[in-house]
Amino acid sequence: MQNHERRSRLLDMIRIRGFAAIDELVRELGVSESTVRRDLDALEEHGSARRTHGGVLYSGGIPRLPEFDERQPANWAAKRAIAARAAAVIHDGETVLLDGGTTTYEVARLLVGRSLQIVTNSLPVANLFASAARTDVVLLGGYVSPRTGVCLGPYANELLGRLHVTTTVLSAAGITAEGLFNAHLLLAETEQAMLKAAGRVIVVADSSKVGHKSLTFVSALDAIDLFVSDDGLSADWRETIRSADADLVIAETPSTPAAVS
Amino acid sequence: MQNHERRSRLLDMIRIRGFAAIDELVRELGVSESTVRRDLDALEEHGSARRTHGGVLYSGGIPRLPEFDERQPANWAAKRAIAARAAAVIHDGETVLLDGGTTTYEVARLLVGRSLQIVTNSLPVANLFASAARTDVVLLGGYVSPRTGVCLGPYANELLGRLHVTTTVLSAAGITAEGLFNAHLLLAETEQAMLKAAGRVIVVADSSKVGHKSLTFVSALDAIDLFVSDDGLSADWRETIRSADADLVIAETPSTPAAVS
DNA sequence: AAACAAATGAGCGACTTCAATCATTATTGA
DNA sequence: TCAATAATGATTGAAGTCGCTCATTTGTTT
Repeated sequence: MQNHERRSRLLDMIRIRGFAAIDELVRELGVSESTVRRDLDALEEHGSARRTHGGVLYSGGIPRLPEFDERQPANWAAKRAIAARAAAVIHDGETVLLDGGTTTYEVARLLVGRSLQIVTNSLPVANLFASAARTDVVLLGGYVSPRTGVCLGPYANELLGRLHVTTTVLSAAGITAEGLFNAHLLLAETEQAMLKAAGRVIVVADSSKVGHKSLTFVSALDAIDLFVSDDGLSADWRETIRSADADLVIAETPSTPAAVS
Repeated sequence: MQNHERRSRLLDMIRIRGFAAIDELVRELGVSESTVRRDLDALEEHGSARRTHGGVLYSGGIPRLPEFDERQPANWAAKRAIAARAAAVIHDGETVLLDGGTTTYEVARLLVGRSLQIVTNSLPVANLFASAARTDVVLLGGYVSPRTGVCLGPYANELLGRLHVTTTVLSAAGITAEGLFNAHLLLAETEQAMLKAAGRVIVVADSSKVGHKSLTFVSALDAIDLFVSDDGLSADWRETIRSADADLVIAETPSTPAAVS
């Protein structure tokens, strides 16, 4: 009958629902509104809940990956547009290999609910599909990178070596005439294995990535079957891509409204 | 300047934060409260957001696994108590293999922030540790079971065959004098592999599981080093466990407060 | 048993949020 | 250009929520 037990139940309730209204909690716990309010204050003090007007929000459990929080609004628009075009060329029934990264994550979001087999090394992507009835998910194992939530290492590469997929959707941290570049050393090997496993390779990257190298070389341009980018891509680069025998799809960025002055 | 673009931004904002207050959105979007309210109504209609008093809650993205939503309050208390005792016998610096299941998930929650290496086949468990700086996570790959979010199949087993961990925390759907039982055919093989990989085996199961078989046999009792259960376990069963040469820890269930009449 | 401390529940005024209405401002089509 | 339509922003009364205080209950200590 200590308040401790009640607070545990309370925390469980909001953890499972993600959000709960005060009157809900009052009804289900059978205590007064004042008590619930006091408990909520304590929980907020402790850091495991965040109060809002009219309810509580769980904030303790699922720590968000930093990579997915720092998205620049300017880039979203391009990434979302690119993702839409990339998702459109994937057909039901395919087996799709999805790389980690924010752009591929946007592609994944658009594929939820489709009838597909998904193979991925990205924890956030796997989460998206985890309870989707129409989609089978195969997750590559290995060491989980804390910052981006992707699986790395020899185990992932080895498993990839034994898989074949119809389409791979790859992200890139940099693209030059020499080829694709990635910011993560271990990931480069994994992405090379992804390229080998694929019948068709789609690379998604917004135009800001083009013309810049990154830490490690991944692959030459001729491994790419389809490159999806946004309309910020210059004519020169478009020609470079096409001359590498890759199809090119340009997603139109919705006219970024000038920041409200 | 169409409302569509603004609504995209709005949805992104609430998706990333999980929750946003109305006045926040008004300030950051630079439009009137009325407009935000109308957009929110539309978004709610569409199903990707849920309105609350004072704000919006994102509801589109991360579908919850059914297994983790239907927890009975009665069992929580026991599971939480068991988890606390199990987590207490794990020391910093260990490599811990965590099975899937709700009880092991509770153990995992208590281990977040500890200095450990975690190996798991459970997607929800991996999510817990994904951005914990002090904990390394290794995820077993394979086919992801939609209901429970665990990785199954030959790939997971194979990877397990090459790992060694100091402690394995295993769950069980049933326990009799014959041994441990599990409700999932493919999972049985994976759990057998987990047993082989372990220096020490901890089994966590509330007393309701004891005395019942389940679909498939996993292992005899003598593979268990430590069994953690709650005080609902009868004296007979305690003796049975001890005679199988396993240590026994009984977690005291906080006196379940009689339902408020 | 009495005194004390802690926890709980009810009441109240101040504030916030809500939904609906109406005026104003873009956008579209002829 | 003008009219029609849609989108936006301000206003307002009603309803909901918040934090506070105070009386009551519960549990503990001497």
